[in-house]
Amino acid sequence: MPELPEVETIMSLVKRRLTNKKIIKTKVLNAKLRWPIETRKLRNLENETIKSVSRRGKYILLEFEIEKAILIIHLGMTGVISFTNQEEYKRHKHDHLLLFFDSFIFIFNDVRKFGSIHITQDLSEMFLIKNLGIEPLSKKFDGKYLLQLSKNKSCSIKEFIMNQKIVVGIGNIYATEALFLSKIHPSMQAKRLNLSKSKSLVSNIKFILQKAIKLGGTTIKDYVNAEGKPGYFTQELNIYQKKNCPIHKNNAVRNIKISGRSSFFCDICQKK
DNA sequence: CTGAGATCCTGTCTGC
DNA sequence: TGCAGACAGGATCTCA
Repeated sequence: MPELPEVETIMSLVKRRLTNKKIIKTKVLNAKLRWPIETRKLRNLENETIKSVSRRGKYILLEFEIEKAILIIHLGMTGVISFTNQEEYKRHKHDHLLLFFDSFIFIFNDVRKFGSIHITQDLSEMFLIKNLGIEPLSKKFDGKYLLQLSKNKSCSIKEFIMNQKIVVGIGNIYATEALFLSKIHPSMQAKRLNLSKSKSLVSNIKFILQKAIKLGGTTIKDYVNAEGKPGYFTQELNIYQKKNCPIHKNNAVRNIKISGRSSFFCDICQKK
């Protein structure tokens, strides 16, 4: 479900709730996620205080006051974080993890189990984190950077910008939208980028992500943030799941599969 | 090394 | 209504 703007939105809410809070108790209801939850490591975090909450790519990071303890949360496609009062908690199907705090409970729910929870001591060596590419909203992410890495890449430009080792946080929706704004065909080979296209793509990615963060992300089906609220970037979508191109209003939006993912584009606007 | 395709899992929607 | 099949904001793994 969640790409960078959704994870950023959720992270901000989690940060507000959990910073400087002490975990009283942990409870794993179902350890079977994309990777199994390491229940024993998790238990070591009981009676420990969360020092800071941040985001790296699509991962939410909770750092603790104790030396080098970091809880990593990935939401996969359908991960949802929510909070409830202790008395009001009613177990829902697919609740996997509960963190008990003084006056509330943190709940991690994930229908499809593509999400995961990890506890690590060394973030820079953690296998899911260490090979991640740069943040798209950082200064380092510019036209030159993207062009440089795209040389010799015969995969499609869409797969390229969704590759978390190149740049993090971009998933199917925002890749689709950014390519539309940049007038680039999603199945164009990455190596066919030139500097002006690369600059345009980078600036559109930044523009879309920033705007989507302001609007709390995009809700297609069931995304809600940690307060149960949807995202409002949905109404800003130009091409994702649309019938017709917003510019060439009589032209039907094409939908092709690129590495198994729906890829929407206008064949007049977007050329290889 | 690359790239294509399968795979993890559940729920919902479409078409026969 | 029933049921098969497609599809969904992700990402890794296997195999050629």
